[in-house]
Amino acid sequence: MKNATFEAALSQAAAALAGTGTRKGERLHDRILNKIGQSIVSRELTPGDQLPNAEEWSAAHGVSRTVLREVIKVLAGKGLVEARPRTGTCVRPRSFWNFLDADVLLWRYGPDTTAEDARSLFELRRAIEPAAGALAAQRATPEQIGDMRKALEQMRASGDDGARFAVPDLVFHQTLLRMSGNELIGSLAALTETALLISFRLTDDNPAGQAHSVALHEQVLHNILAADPAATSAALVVLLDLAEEDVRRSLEARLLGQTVLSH
Amino acid sequence: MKNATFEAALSQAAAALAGTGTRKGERLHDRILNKIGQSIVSRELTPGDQLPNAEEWSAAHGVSRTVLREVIKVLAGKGLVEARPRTGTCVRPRSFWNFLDADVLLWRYGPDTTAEDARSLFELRRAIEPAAGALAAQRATPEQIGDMRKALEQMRASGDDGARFAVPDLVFHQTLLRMSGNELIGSLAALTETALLISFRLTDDNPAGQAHSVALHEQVLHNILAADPAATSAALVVLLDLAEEDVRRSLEARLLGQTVLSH
DNA sequence: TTTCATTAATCATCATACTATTGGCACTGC
DNA sequence: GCAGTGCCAATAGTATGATGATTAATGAAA
Repeated sequence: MKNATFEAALSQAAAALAGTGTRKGERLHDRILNKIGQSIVSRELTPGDQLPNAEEWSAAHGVSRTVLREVIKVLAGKGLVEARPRTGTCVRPRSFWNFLDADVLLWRYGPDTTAEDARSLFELRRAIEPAAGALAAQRATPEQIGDMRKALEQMRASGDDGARFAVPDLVFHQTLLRMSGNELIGSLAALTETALLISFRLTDDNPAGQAHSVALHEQVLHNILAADPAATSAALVVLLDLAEEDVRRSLEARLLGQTVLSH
Repeated sequence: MKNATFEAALSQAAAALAGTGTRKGERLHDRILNKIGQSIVSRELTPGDQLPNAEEWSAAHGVSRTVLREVIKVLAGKGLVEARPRTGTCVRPRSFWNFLDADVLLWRYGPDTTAEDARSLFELRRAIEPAAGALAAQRATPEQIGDMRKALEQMRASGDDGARFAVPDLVFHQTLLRMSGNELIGSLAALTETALLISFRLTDDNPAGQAHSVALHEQVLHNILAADPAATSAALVVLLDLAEEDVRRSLEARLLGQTVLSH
């Protein structure tokens, strides 16, 4: 039971990385939630205008009002919609949406990703992870260090198999966030997960080789063990630069491929 | 209608700063949501153990099962609980909670705040706001600059009236986040709001004088106008250091006051 | 034109019935 | 004694009809 959190994180990661496929036991509620959530985030439903009234809308989706109401309440909790009597339910302006919510992130960065999207993810990661690393160098617990070590081992063992590499990579970064000892920072795990999900999807058909990446990750742990905040931050900046560059290259390659194909 | 977003932000800010008081038209749903959310976050209900079944529990709160179910679904959407047939509903481990959600933040940092709590808020702000400032120096739109200017004017006009100062202060920082042109960063507005709410509550009975603070804020805008990312970041670091120092001092003073009183 | 009561549309809430899922238990067969 | 199997009951999930509360829009009256 020592590494229960580690195993939980891994299984969670695996499930997330498995893709959008229907998770076992996906309830009706979740199906509709994802459906409507996605249609809002993907701009099918634009902010400002009313949604159909609950009666018709639930019928349109083939579910009861109960289910639809619960979905609307959850969406309201994430800032996407607002329901008022007489006026009906409407989509709120984008600035109210909680993009850091795991579901919203998935809807936003789900199907296909542009270079612009990737940029915004990395801008935030570049602000967070170096700061988290600096705190980690001062606060990491032995258990967390064990978790990170294990993740590194699995990364090494993965060779150039992108699919095997992805999960321990994610665990590494999530462990880093937890090491900061700051729950608020820990809640940004979903962000990292989304970024890695995108990286994984893109580099899947365009493997870049992870040997260099592993060395950089090892450098991070090394600096944490040395309790050197500045060096840990610096190592993470280098790591993120590389990761973003990889994603950028993959996006270009993919775009080029499409252009070639369309000729 | 030019500054619609600005006015919206201000009214929103005012409502938030007005305190926890019953907002007009607070629905039953919200009352129960806050009640249960708070009792989870404040550790009255500890992670792992089951919640009463929906039937009894709704009766205990004097509401129908429908309302309670909607509340549970929303809490599940924020990562606080998980519901499964047969097993019932249970509180999830803290690491799953989305602390960056506006409601969760309010529950977490609501009633009274320790120095530890304030620290975690400022750790994250210190990672985010300088980064946002650097981006703002490259991307701020004329309209956003106008908003920030207006906020500064109101701050100047407030003198040492803490209550009048708070709202434009909040608007200033939220505008800064929006200037980054990154929606993910914009979603951290709730974080800033919570931090300022705490500052406001503490410094209310221990006014520190805001003249110096205004000068620092002006410096930030000056650097944004000069399109100087590094200088903007640096100015924000100074600003945050001062703000955190103020909070720390206020907490100490308050603690000391209590000690004296208890004699 | 302004004011203000009326109205109708919509969400909010409740109560109840039925379905689906699943952990645990008893029973079976070896 | 043990493993496997199938049934049972507790619980959340879903559906539906009725009623209350809120408020934008309407239109009559001042």
